[in-house]
Amino acid sequence: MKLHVSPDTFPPRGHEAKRLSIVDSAAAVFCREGFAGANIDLIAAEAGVSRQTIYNHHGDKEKLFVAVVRDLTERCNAGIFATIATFPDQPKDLEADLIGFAVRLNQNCICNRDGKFLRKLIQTEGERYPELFAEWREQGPGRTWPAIAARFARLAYGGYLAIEDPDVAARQFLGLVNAELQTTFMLGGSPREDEVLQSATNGVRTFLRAFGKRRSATSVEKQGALASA
Amino acid sequence: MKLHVSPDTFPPRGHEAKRLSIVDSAAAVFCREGFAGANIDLIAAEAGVSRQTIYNHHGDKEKLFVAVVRDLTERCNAGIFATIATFPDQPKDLEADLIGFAVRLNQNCICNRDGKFLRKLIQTEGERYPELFAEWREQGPGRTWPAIAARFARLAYGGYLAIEDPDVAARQFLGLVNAELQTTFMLGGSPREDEVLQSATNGVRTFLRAFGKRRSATSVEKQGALASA
DNA sequence: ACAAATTTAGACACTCTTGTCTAATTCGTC
DNA sequence: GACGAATTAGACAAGAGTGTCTAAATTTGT
Repeated sequence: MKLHVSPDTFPPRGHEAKRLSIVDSAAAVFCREGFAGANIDLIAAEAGVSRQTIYNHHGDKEKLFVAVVRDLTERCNAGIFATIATFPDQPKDLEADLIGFAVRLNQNCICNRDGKFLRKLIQTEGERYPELFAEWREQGPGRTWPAIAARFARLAYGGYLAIEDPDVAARQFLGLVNAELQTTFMLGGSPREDEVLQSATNGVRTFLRAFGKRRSATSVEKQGALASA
Repeated sequence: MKLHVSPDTFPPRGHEAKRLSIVDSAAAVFCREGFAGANIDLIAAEAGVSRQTIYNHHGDKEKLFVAVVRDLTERCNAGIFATIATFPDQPKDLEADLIGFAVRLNQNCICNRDGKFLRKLIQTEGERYPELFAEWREQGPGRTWPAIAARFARLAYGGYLAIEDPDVAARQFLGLVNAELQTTFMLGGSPREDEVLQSATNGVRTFLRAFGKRRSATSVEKQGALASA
């Protein structure tokens, strides 16, 4: 097992490139068709490689599936932690800053390609691969939720919010902010950008009505005009 | 096409019973294995009928699938409307009554067998059968959300709540009340009874902090003890 | 330009599944 | 008890998909 230091040149570049391309296409096909319905020939065609190459790289349909889930989990986690790093610790405008955070989280981690695919695979095949998705649960929600909760705890400690249980607050924040996207998520679709913003805005306003310390001055404006049209 | 008035005696009872049994087992197998992975022989075995009987009744794997989704949608809708009928219009204890409503909705419509199956089928096969699930969307969310929103509007009109947009409030209510069950739902599991109660309690308290008119006297107590343990 | 490694296309055996068909059996009803 | 309808078990053809194998073509590093 050689170790490749420079990430771009030493190991056969085409080789890794093909591996990536395979995993990518496999993710798409597994999502569309499910594990049982996914067709290796189709994955090969979509990746632009021959079927044999897939077997050379991954050996087996099931091993390929595992590789896909691991890859997605890793990339999604990276995205989530990168976004958590943008959480407003010392907000100027708490409402606007939280809305921004919520929109970033949605656009970069939940509605993007990887997030959509991972979510669907968990929903679809989660019960069939308990150990694989137990691993996801530890690496994913098990690490991201506490991180988000810690940020809310910090806001509370800084006097910006009045919350008792940061874990509950974090989950409720996400629940509120995605409240209007549930049906879209359920059907596997991606909400439009304005829908994400709308849901985040409404959600954060309600969140701050419940947990905000002082009522932020710029609150109501002309909301509700779009909602019931 | 004969019309059968008495629901129990006229038409060959064993016939209808078998049809029900088939659809029931098919729902379970389609959920576990997905459409492509579902095996007619397995469905037959689980329903306690021969494969041929399934073809006699439904003709075709795809037609069977459609029958399953229609059946589930119908039963779930009935359950939801029955539960909406128990919405507290003139609450004595608003917090307790809303918690009760939320728990009923979860236990009778979302976490029960039919709800779980329908949710999974929508998530799994929704993209493959646009017209079928468009129908579900109209019959299901398209009718239930307005009904729930109307009840919240009534509470607001009665002076129990201070909400601007009943539709938004209804969606946020559900989002809050299910905030702590998301991971479980995602993996296709059913939360325990105490988890449902816990999530509903926390959700309703936050909801009332945001939209309640007067702070209900019995509010905080010893919450938070379980949450972070 | 040469040699090694990788990729490719295609054929192949094997398994699994769907949907049909037939003959025997069971069930409900008169 | 007898009749007709429904159900059953099993065989069957047809098709699709997985994973293997081989020989040719291509890419890569030296």
